[in-house]
Amino acid sequence: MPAVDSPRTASSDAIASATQARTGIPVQERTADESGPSAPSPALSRATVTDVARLAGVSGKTVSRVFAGSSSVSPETRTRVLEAAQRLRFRPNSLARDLRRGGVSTTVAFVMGDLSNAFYSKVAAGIERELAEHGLTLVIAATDDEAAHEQRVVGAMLERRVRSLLLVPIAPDQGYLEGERQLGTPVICVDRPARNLVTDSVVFDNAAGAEAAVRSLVQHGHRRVAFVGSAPTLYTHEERLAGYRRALAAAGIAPRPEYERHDATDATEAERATRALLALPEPPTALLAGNNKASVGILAVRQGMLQPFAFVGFDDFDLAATLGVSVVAHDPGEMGRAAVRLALWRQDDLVSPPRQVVVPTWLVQRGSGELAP
Amino acid sequence: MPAVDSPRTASSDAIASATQARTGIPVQERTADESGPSAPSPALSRATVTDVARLAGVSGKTVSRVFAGSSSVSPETRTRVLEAAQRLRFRPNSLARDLRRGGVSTTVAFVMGDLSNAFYSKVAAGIERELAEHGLTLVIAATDDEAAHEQRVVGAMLERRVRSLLLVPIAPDQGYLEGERQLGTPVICVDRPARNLVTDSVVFDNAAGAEAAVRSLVQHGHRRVAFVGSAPTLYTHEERLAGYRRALAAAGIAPRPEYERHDATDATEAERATRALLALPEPPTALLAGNNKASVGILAVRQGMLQPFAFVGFDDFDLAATLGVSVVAHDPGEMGRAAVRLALWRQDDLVSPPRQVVVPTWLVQRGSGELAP
DNA sequence: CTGAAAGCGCTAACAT
DNA sequence: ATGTTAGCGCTTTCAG
Repeated sequence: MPAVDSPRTASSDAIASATQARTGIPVQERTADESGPSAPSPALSRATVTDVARLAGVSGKTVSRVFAGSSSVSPETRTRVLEAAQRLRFRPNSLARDLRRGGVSTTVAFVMGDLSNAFYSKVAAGIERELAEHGLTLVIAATDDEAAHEQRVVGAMLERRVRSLLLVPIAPDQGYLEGERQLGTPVICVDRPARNLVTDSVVFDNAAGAEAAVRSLVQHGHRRVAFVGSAPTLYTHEERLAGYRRALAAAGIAPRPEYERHDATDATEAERATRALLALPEPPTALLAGNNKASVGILAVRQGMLQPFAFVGFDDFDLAATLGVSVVAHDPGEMGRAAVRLALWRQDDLVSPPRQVVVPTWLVQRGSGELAP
Repeated sequence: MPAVDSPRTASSDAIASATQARTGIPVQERTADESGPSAPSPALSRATVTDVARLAGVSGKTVSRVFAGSSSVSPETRTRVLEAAQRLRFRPNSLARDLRRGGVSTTVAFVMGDLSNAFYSKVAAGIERELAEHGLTLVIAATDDEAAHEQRVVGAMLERRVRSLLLVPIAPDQGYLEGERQLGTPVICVDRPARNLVTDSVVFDNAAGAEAAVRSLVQHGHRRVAFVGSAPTLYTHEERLAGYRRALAAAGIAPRPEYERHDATDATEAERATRALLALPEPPTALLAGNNKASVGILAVRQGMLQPFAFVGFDDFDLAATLGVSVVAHDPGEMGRAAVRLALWRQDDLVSPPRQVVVPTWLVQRGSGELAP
């Protein structure tokens, strides 16, 4: 059904062609005909503290003091140094500073699956903000949610001597990080706890969210409630499933294994799982999505139905309000901020027992969410 | 309409309370009762090349060679070094390496508005992937789309001696970066060109996308087509508007200023703008969204209508296919990758004139997009 | 308040 | 194939 119409004609070049190969679409390039100052000039060299010191007629240490904001510099000297620095376009080299200061940089690493996943990028946004408030910089690396990539990617971050490591664990075992902890690099696990490693972590209250959703559905008269989730071994899935079961048990409803789907790993699979549920002899009258991808798949099915089933999503999304979909909401950005706070705290207390911060989830009820059965 | 139901009870602590203050929701914390190896032990010290060299009975330089993958090391020596390194849990310090190698790190900075914006995070995802393929690391900083923040944030990145700077410009003037270019740090502007600075850039073919969309609407019989865009001074908005006008002109349709909205800065404003358009004496029969936030606002209006208007969005979104919405699509990840390729190329050619890579946009037509008027 | 010397951890440039 | 020397740019002693 979707038709593609390419609005442009081609042109060529190594960089553009790479894009073209990837997208299958002609890429053009505009070369500046003539724009003000012409060709860039070759590289000069960067000024160092010594250069500034020489020009200002002081010692290197004094320049250092000025840029460190030390108070023990006379106002005149400070002015002179700053002028010299400006003239030379001096910019302190934080690599050198960090090295001298003991080999720990002012960066914090966040290692997660893939930034194109909205959940991870929202967590990253929270991390970035909280770090910025503390004068720290975020470095990001992706594992592509591949267990086999984790150790290498994490290793690269540790070589950068990051001040702490915020990790969404994906490998079956994080024991390889034990040494780092001992060396004083805080490791904070995000969204799910580590395995074989004693660490602090930040997780959502997944079970409570699922429980609240199911409780609400039951209160609206539903007795046949299904759960559409992803990989059964995934921590979040387990927790949400546990909450779902707990709510049913509390309502005196017997569990039905055929109502629990663990195969909705993406929207397409979720759609398939949903159709399978609806094709059961006794189909569910209400569905709980185990994650946001499942929501998309479920909605794809529900959109076309005359008599739509009740549905609660997990993880809020842009059009949920417009479509009147109830969801278990949470705040990924807050999870990121909490992770940073935990890291900063741990920095100064290497001996306290591990902590797990649980970030709340809550039910957002909307118009057509819990339709009566 | 939305009701909030907090599934959890409280507990307290500095870190958790911060979350609580922010979310207004009680946060709990689980302290590990007893989990395997108990309290973390105090920090030891990190092994250096010298330590490894001593244990392996070689010189520091040899250790360095082994870790640099140099071929001029005998297999036996290499093994001995690697064993010693493993025993000491040695991890090369890339701060020191980068410093020694000339003060340029193996990181690339991406400075954009805000990672919680899906567009930016998708660009970031593309950047991260392309960098990873070249053994480079991504450092990210946000300007919050505040012009006043740009220079400070960029400055912090430059102090890190990033190998190049990928920037979504927001300040009215990037002239302050002229010095960096001369010093050999590639500056690549992303999504919009710089002002007062000669640099390479990557942009979308915004005008062509808008033009194709309007052309399609016109072909479906629409003569009254409106444009719902955001800030009039924004480069992308200008380009898209230009394409919209061009398509109308090509069809011999006179422009109507009242059909051009420049105030849809977010979904709510877009909704308002849409309602205003529909309330005109001669309302448009088709709408083109200028960006993804506008799409959300427009859809909110259209969802409730019996006789929906035709609508083409700008920027594809998760539920577009499900909802049958036509869109001008583009690939933000590809934009990120192109930016990295441009940066790497510029690295080795500081003298070529600036280049602008134009990444394609294309029209994706879906079921209910261009309804007849 | 300021400076001289030493060195963070690593790797170019020479040796050998 | 391996070692020695020196020094990247900065900041920490420790003096003045």
